[in-house]
Amino acid sequence: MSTQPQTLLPMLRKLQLWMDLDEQDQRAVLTLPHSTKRLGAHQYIVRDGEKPTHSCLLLRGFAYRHKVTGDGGRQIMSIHMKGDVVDLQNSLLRRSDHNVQALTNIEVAYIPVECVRNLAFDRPNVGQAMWYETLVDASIFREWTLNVGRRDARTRTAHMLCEFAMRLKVAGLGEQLDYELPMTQDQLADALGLTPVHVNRTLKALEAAELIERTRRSVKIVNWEALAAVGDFDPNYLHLEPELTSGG
Amino acid sequence: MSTQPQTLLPMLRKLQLWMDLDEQDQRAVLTLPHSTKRLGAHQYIVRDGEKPTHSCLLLRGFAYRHKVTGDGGRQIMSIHMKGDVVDLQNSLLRRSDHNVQALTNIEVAYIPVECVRNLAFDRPNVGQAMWYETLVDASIFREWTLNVGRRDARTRTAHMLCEFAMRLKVAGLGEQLDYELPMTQDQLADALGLTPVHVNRTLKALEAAELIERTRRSVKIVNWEALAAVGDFDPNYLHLEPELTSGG
DNA sequence: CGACGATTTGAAATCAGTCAAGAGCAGTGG
DNA sequence: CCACTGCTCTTGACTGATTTCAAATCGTCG
Repeated sequence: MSTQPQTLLPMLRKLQLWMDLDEQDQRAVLTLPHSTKRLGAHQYIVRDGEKPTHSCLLLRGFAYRHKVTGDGGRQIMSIHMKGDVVDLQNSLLRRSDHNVQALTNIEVAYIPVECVRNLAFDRPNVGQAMWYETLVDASIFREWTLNVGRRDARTRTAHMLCEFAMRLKVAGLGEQLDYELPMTQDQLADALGLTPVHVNRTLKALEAAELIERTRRSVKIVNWEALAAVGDFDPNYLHLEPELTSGG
Repeated sequence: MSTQPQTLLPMLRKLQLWMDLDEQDQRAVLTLPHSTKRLGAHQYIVRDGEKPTHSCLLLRGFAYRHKVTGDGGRQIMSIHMKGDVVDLQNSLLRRSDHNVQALTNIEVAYIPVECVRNLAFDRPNVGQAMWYETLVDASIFREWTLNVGRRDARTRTAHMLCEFAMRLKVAGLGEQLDYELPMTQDQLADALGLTPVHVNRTLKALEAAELIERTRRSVKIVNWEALAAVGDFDPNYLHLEPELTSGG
């Protein structure tokens, strides 16, 4: 357990997206006890059914949440990047109800659940920021449900490419319009509720329509306006405008 | 604004599913200022884009959350019943990102957002119960995403019938195996990400397989085990086992 | 009875899935 | 430097689940 103040900076940054935090609040976040660890791609951070003992802050790389059906179908529910506390969703529950897995090589900080919980209630502004964060996560889940339930393959795929672009930019990773896509087409398919084959064809179609260009693992959005239109993308659900002021 | 102590009892009951609350906590919940109102079916409780000023407790009847795509497709994200605070999800956000609408005639209690927020931080056990509730909501969203993204029409439909059965029982509304389904097939279709026509055929198929019987608006589950198997239904995601003890 | 909304049914169309094989790329080891 | 291996991506032909369109029936309520 270390208390190196700079390690948890990405978490503070993320929380401050939602809420102004005063110096004491900031210190309280940064001095949370934690230990860091590196994990390889595909390793599990949280397993469905396990009891969570730590919350897990993503410091580097990408991770994803998913659930699996009885016959082995996998649905990816969200992608996470630097600064996301990937199991604020799970860690207050007695049993985790889904998996979180490393998408790339990652570095994480484990924080004991108790400390997170205590921080939330000792420092209401921090607590509110964390609550806010879980609400934004839930909002993104809802958008994905809409995406998977009511949009066709082309729209769905374009929508997801737009979301990545915007979230990468907010997290300070790469340009909005030209980015490394950390997922294989298999994983993209599981996020979109499609088959890998169809994802491939759909990406090609978007490319043929001159909305994107791509190489093996990178995407360049050639025409943002058009892609957002095709993808029925309205970023409101990401709740990115500054919202709350300290003191509520 | 009244403070009639019995009105908010369904909310207290629901919160106590998640967390033991002492007498002071209970009193604090029950004495929240509020006003009650009746709404007819189809009326809006919350509209996408509006600023929420009140949280809204459902006292009687059913409501549903939904989002709409640019071309008019509607996806229902969840169904709510007595005791649910239907926009704990929205009310801390600056702008609501989805709609909540009455499914049947309903009765609601409006509670000023500020009072909910203050209660959460003045009484950490209550706050934790409310947080827990939003996490369970999020868990249900994830299961729905899995349902819509990775299960076929038959499985999907059976799954939803099982979920309703179990949640109605927990809310103290009707029997687990024989209940009034408050939704039209159109609404069911929007919840399942299917067309009404296909929902109709799928229900008929489940009936032909002797898993359910149904009349105009009621469902009787003839063979729970079999329906749960067909529906790939595992209730863990509802987090219904008692979980937390006061003092956490 | 008449009207309206919800349910049911059939036939045809289509989007996405399945199956199967080949090509491209990256890493490994000889 | 090249052959080998494994994984991802790509492509084609075929299949099938679900949608679409359209019309008929049923129920309820005034």
